Amino acid sequence: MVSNERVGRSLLRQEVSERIKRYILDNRLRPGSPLPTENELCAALGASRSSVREAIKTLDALDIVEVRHGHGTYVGGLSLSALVEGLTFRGLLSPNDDFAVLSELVDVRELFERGNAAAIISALDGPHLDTLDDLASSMGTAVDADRVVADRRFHALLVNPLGNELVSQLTDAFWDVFTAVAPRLGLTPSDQDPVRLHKAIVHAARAGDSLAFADAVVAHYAPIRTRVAAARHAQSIRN
Amino acid sequence: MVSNERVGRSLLRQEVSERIKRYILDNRLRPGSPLPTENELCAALGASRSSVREAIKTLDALDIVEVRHGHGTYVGGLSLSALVEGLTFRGLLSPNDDFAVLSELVDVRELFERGNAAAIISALDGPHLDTLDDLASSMGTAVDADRVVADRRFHALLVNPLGNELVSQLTDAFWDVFTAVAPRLGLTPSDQDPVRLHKAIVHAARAGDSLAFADAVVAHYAPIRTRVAAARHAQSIRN
DNA sequence: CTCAATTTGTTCGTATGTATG
DNA sequence: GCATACATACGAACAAATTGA
Repeated sequence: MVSNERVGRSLLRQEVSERIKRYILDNRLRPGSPLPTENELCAALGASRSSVREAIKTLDALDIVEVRHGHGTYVGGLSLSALVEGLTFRGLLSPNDDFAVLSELVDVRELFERGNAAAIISALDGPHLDTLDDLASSMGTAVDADRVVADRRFHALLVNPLGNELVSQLTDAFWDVFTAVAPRLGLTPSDQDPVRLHKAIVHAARAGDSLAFADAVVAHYAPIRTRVAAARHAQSIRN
Repeated sequence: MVSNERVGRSLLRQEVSERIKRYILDNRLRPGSPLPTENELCAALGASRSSVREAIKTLDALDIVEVRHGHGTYVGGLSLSALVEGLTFRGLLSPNDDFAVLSELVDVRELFERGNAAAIISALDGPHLDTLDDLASSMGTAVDADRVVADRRFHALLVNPLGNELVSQLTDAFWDVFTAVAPRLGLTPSDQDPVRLHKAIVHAARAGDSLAFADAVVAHYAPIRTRVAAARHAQSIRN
């Protein structure tokens, strides 16, 4: 009696997932907008609660929907949390060469700042530069936890003036993955004169010298790169 | 008998998800390695079938595990498929300014090639350059579908010699998102002399001129940028 | 504050579809 | 064709969280 017109090729929960996405798009919902309850979705889509829930969990993992226990289901924030979780796990799994992912991550993080040198410099204004300088200074006096927070904020503010939301979120995401993976692989933070390395970037930006800016960015990542390479080499010897 | 020491803060399926990830890491499994069956996981983790299945669906969405109907559950390929699906959905949802995501995507795609100009040039060898030339040529004669395939392959091969798996996968991912979102927003491909624009990149690489390479990359994305900007402007007028 | 209503979380039992030998 | 092992799907019941009367 149940409408059984779905062909065998596709899985039901995939269909349900697609239809929930289409529901959001067709109704032009925004992040935070409420979705129908699970039971309403069951009735509307002609699927059991289990299938609807599994579909919702898939969308939840991608931050396309967000589920609040006892409250309801809502359109998600569309963040890059799935990228962070996936890359973090990959970084922890990499066989035989755990540090390859870290090494590649440093390359990409450097690219985002070095490759946008000219655009960043022309977009940075005075107050912004002062904030960056303050953050760099705080890396000398603050305790470890605060220093890490300041570092994350520094690199986020560095690319924010570009006005590219995707670049900003990717910058945060890669920073998050790196700081999540590195310690779990036994890699301690470099902390090699962070104040000077960060201030050099700000100084070059203030001078409007994009070549010096790029050099300062490279210099900033150099000690990190060295530490990763050393750990990588030590591991390759062990194997 | 069941360890019920989980405090209220965490959801059971989250715990199950974490423990499955730890199982993979602790046993040093590789992509493709088989995981215990659902029933075995239920017994091992003291959770019901539904909770285990919902946890697995979460990990499946991140390509951390891969489920084959009637076959079993395996460690996933750890691809960036979740990033592609998430960004694609974001591109289709963006309120009032659908083309902002496309515009940002072009920036990032250009950055990956322009910002790595020097490294790409020094890593490219003769045969590689010949392949790129052939791909560029095929964009003139081939039908639409083949032309798209050639374009994807061209940009993939351009960054591949860097030897950075993450860069290669991100390049593919951003290309996939762009080509998935653009047509659904009514944006037709630019196709403005693709042979010349791509050959110019290869030519600059062959000459070992990283400045010319960067310029050629910018020129390549210029018509795409123009089309996106035009569509964006037209939309802002409508609203 | 307590109670009731709503909604998601979790469990269990059963039946079906799929792949392998 | 058959048997086995596995994931898929359904439905009913109860638990836990949140909100508001």
